[in-house]
Amino acid sequence: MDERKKQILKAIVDDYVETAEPVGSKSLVERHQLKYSSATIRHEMAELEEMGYLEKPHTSAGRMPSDLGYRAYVDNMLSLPEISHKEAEGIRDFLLKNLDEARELIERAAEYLAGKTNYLSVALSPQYSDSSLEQIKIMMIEPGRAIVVLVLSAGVVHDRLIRIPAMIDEKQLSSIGRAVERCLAGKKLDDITLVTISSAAGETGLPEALDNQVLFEAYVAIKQTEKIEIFMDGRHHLLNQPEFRDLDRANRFYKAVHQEQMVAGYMMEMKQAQEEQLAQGCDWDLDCLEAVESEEESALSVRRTRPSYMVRIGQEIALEGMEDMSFITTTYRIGQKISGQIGVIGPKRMQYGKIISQISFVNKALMEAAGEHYGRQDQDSGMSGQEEKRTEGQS
Amino acid sequence: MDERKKQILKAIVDDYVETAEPVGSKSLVERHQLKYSSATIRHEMAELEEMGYLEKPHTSAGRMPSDLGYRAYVDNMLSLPEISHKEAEGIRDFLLKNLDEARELIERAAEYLAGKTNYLSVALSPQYSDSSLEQIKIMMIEPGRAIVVLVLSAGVVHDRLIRIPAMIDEKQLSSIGRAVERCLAGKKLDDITLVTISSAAGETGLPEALDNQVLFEAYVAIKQTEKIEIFMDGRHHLLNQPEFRDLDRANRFYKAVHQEQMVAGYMMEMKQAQEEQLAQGCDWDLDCLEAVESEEESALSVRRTRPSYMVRIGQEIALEGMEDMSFITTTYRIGQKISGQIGVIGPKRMQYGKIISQISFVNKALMEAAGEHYGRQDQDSGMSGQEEKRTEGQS
DNA sequence: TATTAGCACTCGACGCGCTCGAGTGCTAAT
DNA sequence: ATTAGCACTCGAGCGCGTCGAGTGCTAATA
Repeated sequence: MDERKKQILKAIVDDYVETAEPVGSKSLVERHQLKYSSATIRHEMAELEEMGYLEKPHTSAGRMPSDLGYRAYVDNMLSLPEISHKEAEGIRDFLLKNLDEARELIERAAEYLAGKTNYLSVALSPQYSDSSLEQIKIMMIEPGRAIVVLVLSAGVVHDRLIRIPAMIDEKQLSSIGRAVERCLAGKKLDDITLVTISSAAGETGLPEALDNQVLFEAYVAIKQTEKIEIFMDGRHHLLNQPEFRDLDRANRFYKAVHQEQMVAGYMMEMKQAQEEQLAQGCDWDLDCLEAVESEEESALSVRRTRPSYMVRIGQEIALEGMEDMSFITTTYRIGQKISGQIGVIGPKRMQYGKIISQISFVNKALMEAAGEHYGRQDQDSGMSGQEEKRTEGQS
Repeated sequence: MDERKKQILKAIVDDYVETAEPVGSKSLVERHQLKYSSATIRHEMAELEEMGYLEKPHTSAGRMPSDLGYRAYVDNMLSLPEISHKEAEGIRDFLLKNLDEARELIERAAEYLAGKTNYLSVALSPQYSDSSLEQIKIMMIEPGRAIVVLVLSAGVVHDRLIRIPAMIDEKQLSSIGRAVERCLAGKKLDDITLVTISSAAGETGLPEALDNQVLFEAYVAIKQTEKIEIFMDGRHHLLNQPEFRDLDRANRFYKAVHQEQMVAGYMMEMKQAQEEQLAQGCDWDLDCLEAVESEEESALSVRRTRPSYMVRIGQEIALEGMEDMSFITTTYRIGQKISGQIGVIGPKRMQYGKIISQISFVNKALMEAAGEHYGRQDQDSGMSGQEEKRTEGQS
């Protein structure tokens, strides 16, 4: 694809993104002060169409980008605007002000992203499978009930209420607790199984069946930690999109969005795909090989750093009902082992550059904030003393 | 309003609810085998319109119910269908199967309700302000961090991670913990203030400033407990409603729904209103005085039991963007002191009888399930032995 | 007096044909 | 290789007539 075609394709995408109307050769020349006549542009457009980058809704209409066109745009002609300093200030406050629980942090990141982009934001809670268990404490609440507190590497704390046999007393419980800790401490969550944990039985002098009941509950508590939550915000924004004038479409889409587990699964798949790409050390535009046949200008590609986001466009999204959308995600990390996903779903006709900038930015801010909140000294956190500011107002 | 008018109004509401089209005199006679001619019905309809129960979209169109019409329908001509036994079985399972945290219970109730009604369901987490603190434990996690575990009356457990001065050791911490418990145990959450709690300072031998820092965090943890969460499900169902053919309407509505705090606040207001009504011991149709002028047939009213649900119709809903909807809520209770709200938002053109039945039913099931889950022996719970069934499957 | 048959009238929905204009592709000239 | 010119396409928008389900009113009837 020669330079002029690129320029034209970019112009078409830009216009179409803005107006949501098929763009014609004449208006394109006008709006972009191209130094060719509309007839020439028409020629080029016809070729771009043949190559698969453009589509026409009907014979005498203007062109709009195809999935492949968007793909090429995203891979080759993206410009990522800088985020202003003012905004950078704002988000930090937004994320950390009056922050209570860790889960709220990711929730807020999603909220912020939805507000900024005016699209639907989606975030997955951190995935802990790779991190290891540092402490486990079991504490009696009253006969028959106890609370399990887990401390993971990177200082993340989880807990869960469990039922225990009523005849177990506080002493016995804490001795089970110590036994469990001894046998599991340092293990990766993934590696903890019912078998591993049951080797901690037999310390209380109680029948093993009772021990095992507690151990089982502790096990469930640990596994519970690996459960992934999904947060969404900004569903309502998409209703404003002209593509959703068509209510059937909107319906299908929102039904898809309602399948939260599906969406979460798909996001993890995207993460996976991203990691594989990274592992292969391949060129950053691997996933658009079809689009870029020419190797000669890869000089330009090489200069760019590998993007840390992942874009799925239209049909590329393997989720029923999302064929008309684009899905951009990025992976956030807390410490070495813990990671999650945050992203945005919007119409294919999306301001990719702006949105990707924002996602990347929110991602960065989220990671910093997590550092401060979960934070420990051994983390990268830039915390200045341990009294973090917290305003007094409570609801 | 005479019997015939009632019958006609009921018929019109029923038809309109079903078809979403203005209903005319002729089709009304046909569909309901009324023993009057369409001319007579037209007469009555004209009068009903004059009285404010009906509206016409334009001169030559059929009638549709006004807010007042719906109000009268709900207050005077509602029939609540029974819930089938099969369904009753299903919901219990749905609520309790693989249940992990308490918050998930209410979430599931909302989910179930949305699925059954095909409307938007809304639920508020339990409000604990009236319940009292039974235990409070502070447990060290690592230097600088601790976890506060609160046990409320009715056996509800909450906890929260806090930061503490790094120089406080385990012993000192638990002595602060005991002091706090001594000074707060049995107190109503509402009555606990920073002043109350700070009287527990000075037991560790540490400078009071350090004590106070921990106490403040404990205080925040307690207040945190009173925070109300809101759960919604089934937003997408409403897009299917013909009233949302009009995208502007849909937009305004979904924007309103997005203001979750507003919705939550309004639900609490509805709860308040309901309780006041109850307290006054007034007739159940107090809130529709305008609609019912005649006193003579109040015999019928008296025979009915006071409804435990609250219905707000159209303009009655004081939330910007919800003027075209109806909002039905009911209050669930856990133990004596703890209560929350669960309800449904749908179009005014709603199958009131069916929906109210379902809400009441889900409410009942939710209360039973809560009894079992939070449950204690001193509660009403019907638990048979303490091993509740829990399937092994974990994600 | 309450009910009804009859009738003129209203108004939105629908289908038809027309024009308009922004778009196209093709061809021939530069 | 580029462009001016031209015939063609097709959706959007508008006006118009028809159709039918609805109305209100009036006069006749039980």
